[in-house]
Amino acid sequence: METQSSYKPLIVQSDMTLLLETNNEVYEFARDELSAFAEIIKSPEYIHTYKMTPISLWNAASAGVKSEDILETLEKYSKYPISETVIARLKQISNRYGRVRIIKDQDELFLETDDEIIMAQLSAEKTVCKFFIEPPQRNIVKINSIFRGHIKQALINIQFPPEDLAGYSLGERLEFNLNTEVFNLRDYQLAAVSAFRAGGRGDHGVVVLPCGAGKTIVGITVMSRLKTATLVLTTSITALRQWISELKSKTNIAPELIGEYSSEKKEIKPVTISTYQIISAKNREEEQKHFKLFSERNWGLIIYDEVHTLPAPVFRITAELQAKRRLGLTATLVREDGHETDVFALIGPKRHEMSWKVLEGQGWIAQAECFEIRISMPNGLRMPYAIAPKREKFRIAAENPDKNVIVERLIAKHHDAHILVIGTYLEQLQGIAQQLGAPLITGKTKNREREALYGRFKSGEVKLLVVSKVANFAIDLPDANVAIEVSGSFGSRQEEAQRLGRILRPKPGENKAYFYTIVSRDTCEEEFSMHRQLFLTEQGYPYKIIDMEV
DNA sequence: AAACACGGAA
DNA sequence: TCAAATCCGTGTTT
Repeated sequence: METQSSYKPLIVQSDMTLLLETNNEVYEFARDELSAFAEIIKSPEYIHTYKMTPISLWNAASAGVKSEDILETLEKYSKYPISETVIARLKQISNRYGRVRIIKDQDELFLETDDEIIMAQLSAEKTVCKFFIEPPQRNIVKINSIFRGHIKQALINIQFPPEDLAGYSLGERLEFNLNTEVFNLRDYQLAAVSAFRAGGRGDHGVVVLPCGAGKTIVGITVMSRLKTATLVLTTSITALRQWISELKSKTNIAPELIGEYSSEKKEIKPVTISTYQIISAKNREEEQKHFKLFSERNWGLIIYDEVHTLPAPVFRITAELQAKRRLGLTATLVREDGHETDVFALIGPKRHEMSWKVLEGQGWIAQAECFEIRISMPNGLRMPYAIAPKREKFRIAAENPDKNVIVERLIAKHHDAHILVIGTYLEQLQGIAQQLGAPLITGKTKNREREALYGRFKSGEVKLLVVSKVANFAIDLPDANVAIEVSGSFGSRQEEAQRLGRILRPKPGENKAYFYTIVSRDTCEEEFSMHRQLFLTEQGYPYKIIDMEV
């Protein structure tokens, strides 16, 4: 006999992991509610694993989600009673957020707690109390404003994430307006802007939006609300140019007030766009040279584009820029290097997140179906694969020549579509391009030729394009509705996000997109496919595995 | 000046 | 771990 509770999809374990059954009526609701305070760790077919981490719980806390709310959600979906350990840990971690606050009084910074005992605890921590200027008075202590970022990192390390209420330097005034006649702000973009402002407690933090959902628009709208000199940091020249062109078309800022600080130009204007690379100085000399970018103007806002890719040197600079408003934009908060706590400490908490699935439902991005196609290794390659050293195995599996046959089949199936074939290994891609009679774009392809090919693809003259890793970065890569991945690399979730984003822009007519990835069965490629699957599940995409024979 | 080629970095 | 791509700076050619 089944009891009522067996219909519930969730198991809450005492190590703070959550096991969620996908074959359940309320799975989707549970997934959406869990994502507010837990991170997904694993996502095979039937049971997905989430974890409540300090960062995920503090992000929730900063958004006003209380531990009682979380507990209520867990109880609603959990098969079994929640253990006392979990309840205690949940409360302990979640309630830590904001117990310590950074406040400002007449240009002096203070660390304030509501409890003398906490203050005593902080005073005993060397990593924290070294930033105290004076001995603490009951529950308040003066701190050095230069170390505002460093003290936040130190506090987070001892599990006391502070709420930063010290405010910001106003920054130089920049009068301008949005050209509202050229575009409409979508509801979720407006929601993101409001959440970032967070009624005076905000103006620092991260907005998570999928590729193609208009992150730039959110940034520009925040700028228009604050009307202050702004520095935008981007990952690539292409992104930099994109920002400039969006600023020119969507605002009435005079073009001569918009500057580019890159290898080519060294302009510093009231709105300046730069790259992370140029400020990630390698030596003292260069550091001095580019430091004027930060000191020459009184910036009121710094925007970090693709905040999940911030290189370490930028964290260092950001730690010293805590008196500036900071907006981080990203499609995924996950970092491969585990620097999430630095993002939390130095940029700020997650203020707004919109899942791909929801945007898809509203028609802002295309509906996507994802397939993983598994094929065998050809007999002739089994032995070489088996005896190859570990490092070569991946390449042998990735370059499985039988993949080409599958590519041809898929192309035949989608004969009217705009198709991108994406891969990592140049030799393999050359082979495929030749076999299909399709043009190939790699890093070596001259910019002119690239643009010409993109143009012909956009116009529909060319319907099939083979591309290497250039696809990960190029923003000007044209729209396609079918993508076939023949070799991924190292299972980076970010990379997957970029690639999928390529094909997710809304399409006229059917508004559907297909993403295929071809994997050699029983090889190390399968491991990497787990990562990919994880990412797609995180975003709410169904992922179908298909076994095929050549 | 702009366009390109090359080596280093991460 | 892997491969391949990027950007930056410098130097050379158009």
